[in-house]
Amino acid sequence: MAGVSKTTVSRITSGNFEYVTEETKAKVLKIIKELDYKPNALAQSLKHMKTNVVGILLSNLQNPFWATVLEGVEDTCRSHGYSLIICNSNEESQIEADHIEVLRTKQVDGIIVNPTMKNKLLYESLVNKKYPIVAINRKVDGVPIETVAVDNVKGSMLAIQHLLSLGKRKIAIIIYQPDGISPRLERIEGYKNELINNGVKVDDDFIHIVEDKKGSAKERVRKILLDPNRPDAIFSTNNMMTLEILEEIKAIGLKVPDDIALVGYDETVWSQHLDPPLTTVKQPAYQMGEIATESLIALINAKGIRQSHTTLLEPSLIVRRSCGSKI
Amino acid sequence: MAGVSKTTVSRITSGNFEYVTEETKAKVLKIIKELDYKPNALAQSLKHMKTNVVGILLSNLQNPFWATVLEGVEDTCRSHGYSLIICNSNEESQIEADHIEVLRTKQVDGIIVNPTMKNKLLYESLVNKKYPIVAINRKVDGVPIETVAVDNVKGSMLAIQHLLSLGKRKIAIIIYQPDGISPRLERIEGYKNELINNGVKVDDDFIHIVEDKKGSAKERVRKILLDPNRPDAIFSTNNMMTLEILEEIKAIGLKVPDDIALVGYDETVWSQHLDPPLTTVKQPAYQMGEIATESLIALINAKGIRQSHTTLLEPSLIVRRSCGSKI
DNA sequence: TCGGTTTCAGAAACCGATACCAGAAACCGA
DNA sequence: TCGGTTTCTGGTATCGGTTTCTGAAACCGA
Repeated sequence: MAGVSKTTVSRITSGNFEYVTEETKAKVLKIIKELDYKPNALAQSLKHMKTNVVGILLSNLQNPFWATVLEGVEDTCRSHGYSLIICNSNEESQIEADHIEVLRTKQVDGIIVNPTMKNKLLYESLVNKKYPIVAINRKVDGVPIETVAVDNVKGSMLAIQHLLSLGKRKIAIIIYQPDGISPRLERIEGYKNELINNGVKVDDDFIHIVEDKKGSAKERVRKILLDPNRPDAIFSTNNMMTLEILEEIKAIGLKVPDDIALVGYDETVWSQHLDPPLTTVKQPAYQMGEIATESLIALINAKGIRQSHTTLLEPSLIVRRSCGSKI
Repeated sequence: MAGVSKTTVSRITSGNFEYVTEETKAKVLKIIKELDYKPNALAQSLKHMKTNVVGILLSNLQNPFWATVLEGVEDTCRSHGYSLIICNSNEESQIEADHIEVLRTKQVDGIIVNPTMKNKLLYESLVNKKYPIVAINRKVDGVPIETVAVDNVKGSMLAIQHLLSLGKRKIAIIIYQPDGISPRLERIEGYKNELINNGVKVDDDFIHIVEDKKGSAKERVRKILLDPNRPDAIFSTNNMMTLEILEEIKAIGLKVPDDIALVGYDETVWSQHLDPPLTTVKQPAYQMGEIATESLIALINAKGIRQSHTTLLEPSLIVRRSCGSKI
């Protein structure tokens, strides 16, 4: 159209003005503007073997914890010029594997994954192939994969410590089936640790493992509350679970914190407005997203060759009235 | 590697076994498996002029309303074999325009956008170029763009009707600056409509337009509550805003609903657990995501040539105790 | 046995860019 | 004026696939 070769156009669009006359440059730029011409990123990516796209695999967008993580990831991607493909595994390993395959054929430069833990061989083979991949939130035992997670033993201990300090001794924990998922295992570990550290006997009847699906916590908490040996505190290890528990406590006609104390895991903007305002373990979600993305990009730039490393972030406790604290 | 041409391999990977011996096929499939070979989607897309990727532009991932919309979009994309690139405009027009440009150069097959409304010319030019694009949640006046939205006049009227039925007459509305954004304009319209329909005079002092940023509603609500002519009900037109309002009402020491009634816009899983349980206008968020995606894919399949159409979904009212209803 | 059809497989063009190399024109010093 | 360098531009291969075309071999009926 401008009567020049595509080589010349390429030199101009790529900002490499080396050896191009001002005159030709102006002529071509004018036509570029007229046509609203944009280079095809697909062709560029094919040539450069780089897409500037990363993928993220999450399990639950509804949980504000993940929405916040995602925001950290998105912001960091943007500031580094990456686009983000988001995939929802719904905690199902087959969907996770499918998504990873699609992302790889789409040649994304790297993947951040909240692993379901049921595809360990897959994660391992990716790491071995020097494919940039970062695990977020969950540690994958035995696989040398770059990881960004929060110290869940610590988080759990903070919650239990708080309950103990308020005189609670019959502390129940409700948690989804661990299934090898590190945060869940660690939260149970922290729960036991802190009880033992304080000379309180761990009573297995107070450890409630429920199915990881909507409504299962609600059902279980009903039994817990109607049991003659009712606990004086419940440690709820998940955001969404906490709502079910609250609902059931109210349905039965009990009061938090007078009849039973409650600590939740994951701070949200709603926590302070619940009835009663909820004491929670807060995790640095946005920061986790940021760090995971930075790690991934570093891994991409290192072409996957980099000593794998685990970053462990610190949780904190937000004290409100749901445990009976006078603050 | 298999000693055959790439043509033959292509025939096999694309499932077009026409005129390929069982023998060669088996040989090639074996090697494909050994190498864990996956065709490069970039090259396929370049050839086919189709990426099977769509982009979505949102303004706020933290708001569960959008998280739910996103889930509807993601699920629908997945079931149609599309991947989803997510972009956050943060309600800024320049970022929105930048994202749209990147998405286009990345050759995404179509875009779903919650438009900031400050790039009308851009939306229009895309529609004119037959580029598949769907507006979600907000109507773009004067641009023939495919749109999926909720009836906000109706939503507003439901809320006000409820307050009126409970005897409230001094009803304040707090809303972010409309700036030409249809849901905001419509919510004000619905507010006025319903008051007028019921013979209640519209008092402009009760219409509170605040800046669209964190904390602005909080500041304003303080003034409202301390005013001698304090309203007996507040209609909060945004999820996040509602939390600020609740916080400030409590800070001042007033009670909901005894001292003042409150209706919120957008139902969330938290609404029923707030103190008090919140009456809200519920929007079919997931469905909106689904429909928008279906529309976009239809548009893609029609190569952008299709009569633009607006789908209007129905909101509903979830009655709880925050307005004094005895239910 | 021969011509025609069918079956199989590869060569080449193409998608839209970039990179490398080659060649022409301008420039410059001897 | 001439050879050598510098400046500018284009041709061609390439990324990794798909598609179209072409040709060889096998098959088949007369």
